[in-house]
Amino acid sequence: MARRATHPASSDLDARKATILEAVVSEHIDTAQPVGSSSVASSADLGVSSATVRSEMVSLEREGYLAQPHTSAGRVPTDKGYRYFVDHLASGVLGTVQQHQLSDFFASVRGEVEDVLEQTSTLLSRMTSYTAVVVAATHAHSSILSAQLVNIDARHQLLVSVFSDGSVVKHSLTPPFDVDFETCTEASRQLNALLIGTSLESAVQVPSRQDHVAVLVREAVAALHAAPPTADGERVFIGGSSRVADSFDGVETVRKVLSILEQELLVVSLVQDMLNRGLSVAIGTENGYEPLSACAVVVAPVTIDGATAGAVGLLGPTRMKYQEAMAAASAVSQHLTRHFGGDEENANH
Amino acid sequence: MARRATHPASSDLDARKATILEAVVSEHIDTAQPVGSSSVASSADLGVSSATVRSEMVSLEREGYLAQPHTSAGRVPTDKGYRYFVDHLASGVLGTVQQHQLSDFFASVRGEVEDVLEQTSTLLSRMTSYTAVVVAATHAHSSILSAQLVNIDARHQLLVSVFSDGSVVKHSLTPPFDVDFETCTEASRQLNALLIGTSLESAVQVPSRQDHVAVLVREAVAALHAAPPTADGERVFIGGSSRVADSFDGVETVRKVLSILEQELLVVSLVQDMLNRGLSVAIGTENGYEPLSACAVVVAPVTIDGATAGAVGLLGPTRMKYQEAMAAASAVSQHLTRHFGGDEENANH
DNA sequence: TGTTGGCACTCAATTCTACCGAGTGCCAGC
DNA sequence: GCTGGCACTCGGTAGAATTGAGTGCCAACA
Repeated sequence: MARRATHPASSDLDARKATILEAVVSEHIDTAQPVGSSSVASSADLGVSSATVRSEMVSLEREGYLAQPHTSAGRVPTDKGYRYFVDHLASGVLGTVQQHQLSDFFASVRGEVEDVLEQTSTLLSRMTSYTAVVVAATHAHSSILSAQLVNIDARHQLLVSVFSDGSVVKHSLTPPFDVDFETCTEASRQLNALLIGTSLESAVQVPSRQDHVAVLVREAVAALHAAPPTADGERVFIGGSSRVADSFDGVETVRKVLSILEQELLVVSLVQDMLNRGLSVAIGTENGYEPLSACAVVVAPVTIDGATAGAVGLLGPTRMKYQEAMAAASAVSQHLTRHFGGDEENANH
Repeated sequence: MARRATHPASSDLDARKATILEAVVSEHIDTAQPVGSSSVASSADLGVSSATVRSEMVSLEREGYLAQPHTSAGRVPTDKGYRYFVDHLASGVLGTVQQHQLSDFFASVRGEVEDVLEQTSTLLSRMTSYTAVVVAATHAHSSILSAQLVNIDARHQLLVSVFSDGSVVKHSLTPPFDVDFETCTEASRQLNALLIGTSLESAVQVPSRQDHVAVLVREAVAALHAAPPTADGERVFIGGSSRVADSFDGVETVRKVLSILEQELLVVSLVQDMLNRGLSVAIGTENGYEPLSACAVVVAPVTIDGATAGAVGLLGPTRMKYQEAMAAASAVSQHLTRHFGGDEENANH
């Protein structure tokens, strides 16, 4: 990875090749058709003929940026070609119409966090015409503000826990004995004393006695600390899954992508994996899921108090409009960050 | 609607026509191809020639049960044809494999109601290879077991209500003043006194004072009684939406159906509408939603203590396997009914 | 050495033709 | 009322011919 000279290092291209590659990619994104040398020669205004472009394309193909569906067709970008494209992309700006759409939305939106995120995913999808994903991170680090045990009936109790991030989680308990009102109230009192201020990560000193109250308390703490309580740890909101049908032509591809989207845990780990790897765009096989090899995914993190609190993402075909998608995703993530991070200032507007 | 004689009333068919119609429908369900007179003549063992079948088919077409894609093609059932078919259907029985699958599932399933219903929808979809819908009815009639106000911070309070059906609902409050711990606790105490035992339908006598506690209490009650609190009133679980891609050929149809499924409120009202009309099957336009005119929907109610507590449904193409679908839906609905209705007996197993 | 116009070549897509065959409608005869 | 027979229709398929976009290569040129 030393000099960059006449023979460019494999990860870099000379100016003309770069221009040609970009022209091919953007035209193919527009038209979904293979791109020929002549249309590149005329659209990109490097003053060369199609023959020259042609020979450059041959070398771009040799280096793996382009591919030919068949001889005597134009070129199509490979995943590597798209990768180069997005890495050298002037980060686009959101259209003013969409900026207003966003501002209006966040200015007027009301209700619970879940509703806001749900609606956000729908909005983002409508703005981009891709499938949108909004992930709200786990509350593992949040502390518990309240833990209450409610007696549904003698054999069923419900532990309702409220976290400092405003999330509420319930856990059913079915102890092997009947529970009367007093026992439940006492257990609830003890749970409150035990749990308030702790987080899910901190260990809790449970009573070791064998009386009903103690058993209840132990069961409750165990349920709370058990792995995914209800699948509420990470919450996913998927908007515009019907867009998948437009984005891909093969029925089989559509089915595969949809069935991935159904598995929300998988979507979460995909997004989180990208954030961990510091990727904001995953193209084709980069995302690591074979059924999504025809897809590109764009993500942008949402941070609250400096910590990652979630993410927004967009899923489309590899020939997606990256500028627009990235601009939209990052704009939405910023709005979300502001919306949930700086409530105080916002309230004064 | 009087005699049924040589000229059958339009809603009824003579035995031979019925046999022919059934043969056409079931073959078309199997093959997805237009059905010709000769294959009917041989499959259905009425001892007549294809010519006779042909003339009967002409009259079935005139009466609207069959249609021809074009001259010199076989016949395809119309919605009316399918309707006759399901109305005169021997109610199928579930295969023993699937019966076991179901029993095993419900014997081993654990966790919160939401998780069970979610998994049920996935199972039902896998069993039938159609898209499954599970609707859990509103808790409007349930009484409130607990209402607690939790102080997130000075400007944010969370009302957490627990209902007798085990559901938990949260409402954010943002009063126009800072709230300290004592005020919140006192408001919470009053809310408990006020709300416990009431249902969402019953009116509540709120305090008319102007102090902070009273204002908080009023806000909380108002939030609780406001129309759809979080969209948690009816809960919908959709399993196997990717099956839509297999069920229909036109991309456009797939998109339309998916985008209906995205609007969960719409799905709820569709199912509820069918239950109200006493329909267990809606074919084509019968469901009332134009984008779903290529679909058939099968529903079965889930009852607890005699009242409708929800429903399960299946959505497929109009040429869906009605017997299987109806058998699966009703079997699942019965399992759910038993699972949530008669917990006590089940626990003794 | 890089660029270019020219030219032969390739190959998917389109069009046209012919033809097959499944299926129909009709009808005369049983 | 049923049937076998027959002419007819028309979508689907197969093959051949044609088109045209686009390529690779090369000799000539600056």
